[in-house]
Amino acid sequence: MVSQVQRHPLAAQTAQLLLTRIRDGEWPLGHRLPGETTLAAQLGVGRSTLREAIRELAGKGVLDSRQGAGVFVTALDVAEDWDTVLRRTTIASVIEARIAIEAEAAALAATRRTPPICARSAAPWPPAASKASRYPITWTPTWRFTAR
Amino acid sequence: MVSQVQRHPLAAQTAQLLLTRIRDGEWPLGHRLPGETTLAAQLGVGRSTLREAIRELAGKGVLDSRQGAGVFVTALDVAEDWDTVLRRTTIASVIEARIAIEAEAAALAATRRTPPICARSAAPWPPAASKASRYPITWTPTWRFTAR
DNA sequence: GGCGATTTGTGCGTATGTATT
DNA sequence: CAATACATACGCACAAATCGC
Repeated sequence: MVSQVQRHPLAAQTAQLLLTRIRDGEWPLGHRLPGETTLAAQLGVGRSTLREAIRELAGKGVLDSRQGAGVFVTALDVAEDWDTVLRRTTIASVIEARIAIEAEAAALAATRRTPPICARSAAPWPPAASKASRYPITWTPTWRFTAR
Repeated sequence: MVSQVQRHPLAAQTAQLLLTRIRDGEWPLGHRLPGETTLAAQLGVGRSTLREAIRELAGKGVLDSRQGAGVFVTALDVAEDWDTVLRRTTIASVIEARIAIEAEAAALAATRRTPPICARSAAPWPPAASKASRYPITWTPTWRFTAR
């Protein structure tokens, strides 16, 4: 029916659509996406297809789904952003980044009881880490290297 | 039922297992993998799980599945690209430092409630109710900043 | 601490389009 | 051209984990 050949399967299209929405800020960093059933119905695809799209983005480090909790945004962009960023990075900026990372991660892990001044975004972090976190701590890159 | 599930879901384990097999040369570059049904039965997982694993590897550029034809190997390793990028930038230590700092900061904040550096001031950090650390710090600084 | 609701994880069946033989 | 093999896509059901009350 469609004259143009769509070589990308529906799951890949769904993944790219989700990535676009994430970039647009529809779901902030660390926020939870709607449930799979509702999201699949909203996108007009089946749950299996949506799951494959989520898995594809999870493999790229953008999403992270946990059983019983939901799907969370762990990054706003793919790894390609890293190599463009890393290419401009010098060792000196690493030291500065270390301070930023330490402060940011500490603020996130300390149950956000006292929001630090340096914390830019106050995105809610769902895991809350109250239970014994058998799950590895996932760190959200809310910082960035600034070219000098 | 074989349940060697550690922390990652079965689909992620399947993906890594497939990647290991590909790296071992079981399926050469450009070769076709067995059918989903046979492969799923061979790995002892369902087709949905195998499909999610394939999709995860397809997102990383290792596999490429074409409808009606099969799943083909398009790359031998996904880390190869990362390594080349990092080696070119000569700042591979950034990644290691990021992981190390993340763990260190999270552990410090979760146990000692250490305030972030930027928020340290003359004001006293909540000293009350300093509970005993249920999560002992076992992290040792294995990273270091390497000058080029 | 327990119980129930919600959500993801996993498996299976089936229909359809596509590529190969 | 016909048949077979295969991936694609959808839907359903149950299990496991998590969260809220």
